[in-house]
Amino acid sequence: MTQITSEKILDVAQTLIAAGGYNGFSYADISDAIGIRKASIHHHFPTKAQLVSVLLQRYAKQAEDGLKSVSANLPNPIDQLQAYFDHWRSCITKASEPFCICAMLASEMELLPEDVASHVRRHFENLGGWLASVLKAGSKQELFKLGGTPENEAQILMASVHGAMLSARALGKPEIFAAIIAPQLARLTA
Amino acid sequence: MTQITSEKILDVAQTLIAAGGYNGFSYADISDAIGIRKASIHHHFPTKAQLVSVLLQRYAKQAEDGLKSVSANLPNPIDQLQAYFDHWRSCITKASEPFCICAMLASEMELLPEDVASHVRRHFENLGGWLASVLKAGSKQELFKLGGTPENEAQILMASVHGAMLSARALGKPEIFAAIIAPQLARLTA
DNA sequence: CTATGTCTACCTATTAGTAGGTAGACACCA
DNA sequence: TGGTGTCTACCTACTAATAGGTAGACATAG
Repeated sequence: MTQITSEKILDVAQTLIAAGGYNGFSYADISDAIGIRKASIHHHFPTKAQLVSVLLQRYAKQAEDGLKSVSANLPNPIDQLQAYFDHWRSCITKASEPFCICAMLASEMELLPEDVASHVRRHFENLGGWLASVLKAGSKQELFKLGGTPENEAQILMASVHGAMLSARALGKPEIFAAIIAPQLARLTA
Repeated sequence: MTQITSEKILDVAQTLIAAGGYNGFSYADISDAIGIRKASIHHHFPTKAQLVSVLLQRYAKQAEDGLKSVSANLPNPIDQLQAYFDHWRSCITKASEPFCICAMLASEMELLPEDVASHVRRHFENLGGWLASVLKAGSKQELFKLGGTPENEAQILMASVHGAMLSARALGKPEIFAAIIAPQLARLTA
């Protein structure tokens, strides 16, 4: 509990967005969650759009750091993909963060403030880029047998991950995430 | 314009949900779209939960009819899958219905009224069941080479479709839907 | 003294939903 | 044929609650 208030606000906002998206939470929800008045939240983040925008900057940095450390610590592209999948499998089965907030926001794309939307778009581009680079490296080492271009295979993997999150949530079965994702890696390494 | 009002309301609601989900539209939005007072919408659908619930019943019936007619008119399981994919590719590229409303609602699952949520869950079950039955039939005819059980492959296909919708929307590139989906069918028929 | 953070108290717009009434179509009965 | 009741569809006008956001007072720490 030594955490500073603005970070607590962002943490709560992230949880709330993962649960219900941009239009699914309010300043009052954050207020209730951390025991601070609505007005105090506005002191830290004047508008909702700014709050979410800052949250997405933090999220992008965390994602970048995470993917970088995966690339750095695991030399094998197979292990790199596995680590990425495992991250989400763990988040989902432990219900700690059952959904990627950028995937949540992507579904609301048409209603989002412009700069929130552009952060979301950038996240999809960055993640797609990282996956493509991992696939390309693994393909060069003949660890992967790609059906198409690395970029196209990356898009397929990313879509599978997001779709698997959705199915797990819709069916109320966290384990379905792994059931959908595991065969993807198996297919690439076959 | 010979359409009756309650159908018009449902049509507009479907479009609005496809755009922004359950919490992304209001009675006022519908009111604006069809030129009728808010109170008149309440006359047809007393509550928002009921409105969406009725919409999902209609949606389920349409989906069932659609899939049944696919099964009836196309004897070949490959063509059946292709027809399903083509349906969404066409909806997305023409921007006529750029997202499955059940996929939209699934992302908001945690905030939905109970009976709306159960309709959504049922849709995922039904669609998964249909895909599994198509895969099973095709597998028996040796048209498909399945990596796992028909049920598991069905889940993978469904997740790919939903994830592909999301990517197309997030990146603002409708054509990415087909780029993700086409290889799925290719893979199964290889 | 000033910067930072929190508070109370407010604002305006919008939310879902309600109360009560009107105009017209239809049926049935005298 | 005309009158009465009922139904559907819509309306104006309202409510309580919630949305995002603001103004200004107060406390406290450097």
